Amino acid sequence: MSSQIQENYLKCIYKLCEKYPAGASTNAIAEGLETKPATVTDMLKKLSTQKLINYQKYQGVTLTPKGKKAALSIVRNHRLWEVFLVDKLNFSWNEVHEVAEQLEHVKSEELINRLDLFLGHPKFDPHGDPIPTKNGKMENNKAKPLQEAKAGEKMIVAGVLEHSTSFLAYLNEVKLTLGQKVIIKKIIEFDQSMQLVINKKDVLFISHQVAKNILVICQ
Amino acid sequence: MSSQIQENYLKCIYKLCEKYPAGASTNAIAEGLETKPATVTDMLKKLSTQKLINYQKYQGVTLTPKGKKAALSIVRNHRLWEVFLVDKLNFSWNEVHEVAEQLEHVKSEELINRLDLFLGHPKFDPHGDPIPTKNGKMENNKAKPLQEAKAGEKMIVAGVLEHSTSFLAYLNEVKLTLGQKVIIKKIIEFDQSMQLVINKKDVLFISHQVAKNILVICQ
DNA sequence: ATTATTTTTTAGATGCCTCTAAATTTTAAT
DNA sequence: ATTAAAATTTAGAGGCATCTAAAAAATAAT
Repeated sequence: MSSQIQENYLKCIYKLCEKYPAGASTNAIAEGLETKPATVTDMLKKLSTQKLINYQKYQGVTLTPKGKKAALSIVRNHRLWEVFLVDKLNFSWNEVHEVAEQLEHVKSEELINRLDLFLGHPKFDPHGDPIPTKNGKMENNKAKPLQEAKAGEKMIVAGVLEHSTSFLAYLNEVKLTLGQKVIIKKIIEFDQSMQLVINKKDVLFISHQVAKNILVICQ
Repeated sequence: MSSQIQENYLKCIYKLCEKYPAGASTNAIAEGLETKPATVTDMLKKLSTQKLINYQKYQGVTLTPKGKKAALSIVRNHRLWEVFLVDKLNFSWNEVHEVAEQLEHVKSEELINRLDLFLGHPKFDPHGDPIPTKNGKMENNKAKPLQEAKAGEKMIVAGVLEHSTSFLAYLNEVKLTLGQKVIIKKIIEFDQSMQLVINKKDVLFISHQVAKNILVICQ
């Protein structure tokens, strides 16, 4: 098994490769982990010996299937813990990252599967990032605020950015609940308010303020 | 801040000092942490420099106030996480130790205080061990199975050893809930069944099987 | 009181992750 | 195509926690 530190390297490389599929550079990894390039080089050699990364001197690195699996597992842990912290412990979504950075390294498959069940198998974390499944599958789009959708688009509610009880109660009332299918019918230019269609028939008007705080993914 | 490893030393020393107040021996610590005495000696020096323990060569060690505070904090974390694992994630109480050993080292006061609130400020963990408060105060008796109480004693329900839903439903029905005050009126010698008084008036009969699975502390 | 046994400590070494400083390779600029 | 700049790697060392083997101190046994 990899150490916590190695796991952080894998996670960092994973994220860099999402952005730059050609591979992660030594400097970029060093910056991401707040360490020195020389340190990174040393670690890349170790990860390479363990067949977790594809590494050739002076070339960027990519993850092997084994490394990707490990990285996705950490990402899954991280995002599930974030959901726990926000949904159950009432942290606000911008406070949770640091704590989740620690929790993600707790090693127990049973734990994470039970946590997943306890949380109701969420598909997105509080920042709108998709949560990989046990088998490493993941929605490939980050959820975005509803305000960024365009007229005519069909979306699914995936999360919220505001967690006050009054806001959540409102969403519940108007049936904008997790998984709800929504069609953007019209966007009023004047105040950016939106006219939605829910369940293919019900029409709903929401303010820009509300749209900003709902996360959606493409249907 | 202390590392995870140092925290484990402090926790181990704390537990040994509970048993043997004179101090923990190098060998006992080594056994508790599954390491070698020589390794322990090295670490004792470091902990001593940090004023976490009272250490003199060849003498047993005890915790300084600072060390005790740190140890109690870890114990608090550990036991709260155990409650979480059992109460919320439905682990059985004998499966949780290993996972809690990892979770206890996550550093965030905010996290542990919110967890405590989420769990309803439990006073005992699933094994019946008392949970220290934020300020390091703790019930000084381990909760014991109700079967071990004697006729005439006044006790308070502190936990259970059996977590099946049928058992918990039964306890709920007969009002043997957490914090319930109970007087042991009579113990039937033949089958060890018990006659209890609840709320100073209601009389309740419970089997030995039930009494074995309820944890109580002295009132 | 000596000797034998057990406990504890020191000495010296290893693995992991980190660093700085210097050397090497790649990339960009002229 | 050379040179300058940037990125990357090597070399050598340090901190932390660990180990084995050997020495020293404390405890128990005669």
